[in-house]
Amino acid sequence: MKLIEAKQQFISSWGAFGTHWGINRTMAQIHALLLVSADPLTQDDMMEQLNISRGNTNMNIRELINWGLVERILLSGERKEYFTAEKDIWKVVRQIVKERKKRELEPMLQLLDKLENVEGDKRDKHVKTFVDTVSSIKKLGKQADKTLDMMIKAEESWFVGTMMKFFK
Amino acid sequence: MKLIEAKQQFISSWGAFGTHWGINRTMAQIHALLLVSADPLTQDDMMEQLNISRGNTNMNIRELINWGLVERILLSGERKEYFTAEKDIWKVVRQIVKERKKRELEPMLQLLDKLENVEGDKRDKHVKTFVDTVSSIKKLGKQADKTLDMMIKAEESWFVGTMMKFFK
DNA sequence: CTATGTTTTCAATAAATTTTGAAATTTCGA
DNA sequence: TCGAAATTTCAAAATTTATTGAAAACATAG
Repeated sequence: MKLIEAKQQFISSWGAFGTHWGINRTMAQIHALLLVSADPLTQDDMMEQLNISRGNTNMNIRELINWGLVERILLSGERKEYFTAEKDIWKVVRQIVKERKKRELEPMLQLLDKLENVEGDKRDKHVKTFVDTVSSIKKLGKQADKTLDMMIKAEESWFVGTMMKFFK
Repeated sequence: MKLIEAKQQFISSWGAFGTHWGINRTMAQIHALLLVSADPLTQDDMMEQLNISRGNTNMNIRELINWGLVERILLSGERKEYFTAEKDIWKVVRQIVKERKKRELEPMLQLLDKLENVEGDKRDKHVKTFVDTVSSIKKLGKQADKTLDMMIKAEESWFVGTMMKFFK
């Protein structure tokens, strides 16, 4: 397979993959394109390679910057802005985990804390089922929170190496 | 907070949560409703409690059954079908992980295997960047695959207990 | 300061996804 | 076997989400 074709397959699959994880196709595709590009790209480069409009490109680049996955680069002597993606995949994963944890897991845990204190007699099976379900989700969520915190702080080599042995 | 109100908040948040993870709102809400219901429910119960149509209810119940999260129950002497959700959250998580791994991670790893063998000279920086990116994603993906396999096989008590110590 | 190239915004439009509801099919008691 | 109850299907409608493109805002060289 030729490079250009391989790139296209990668970009297209990464886009489809993203849509299963609540990320829009274009955002995932821009990210993929930057991941496999040796040099920084301009908005116009992306528009051309992905066949998307200027507005779409611009909005999704900014969103990727918000997620901490893409960086704006100013080349001296150049009027245009250039962009690159973090290429260290372990860093990318940690960054995504960090953001999603903050945006989703933490608010959910807060809500569960509140819901656990519902009024009513726990001997009533309806109350009991509710409280038991909420409590067990909370317990698992808290554990996930801790585990992810550790993962965010860990170095890849440490993480992979230790997990390897651990789960041999 | 009253039970009925708490249930509603739980269902509504679970639905919103689901949409961030590529799961449609109704499917997540039906799952949530069943999780906090003490007794099995019929389609009509769900239609009424969630204010959704018969067709929508039916399709999403079937999808939940495909995911292995909901079970059909036949009560003797009853014409209607009843449904319950697996209440053991650890089992639920393992089931979801198992399915998503099969549907998403495994196909992605297959693709990366193929893309890694792109034609061209690796001294060309464009080829090198592509191959390096694909390889490092593949490496991390394979590690995730193993880790998740182990998690799928593990008992919750073992998992949480060991992780607790591990990440103390 | 001005002219020109570049980026950003956002209302309108398009596309994708979800939901409905009525008809078709299936199930099962009598 | 028949017929009422229950389930399933799926084309059409509604809703949500993504994308466009032109106008406005901004930035910089001259």
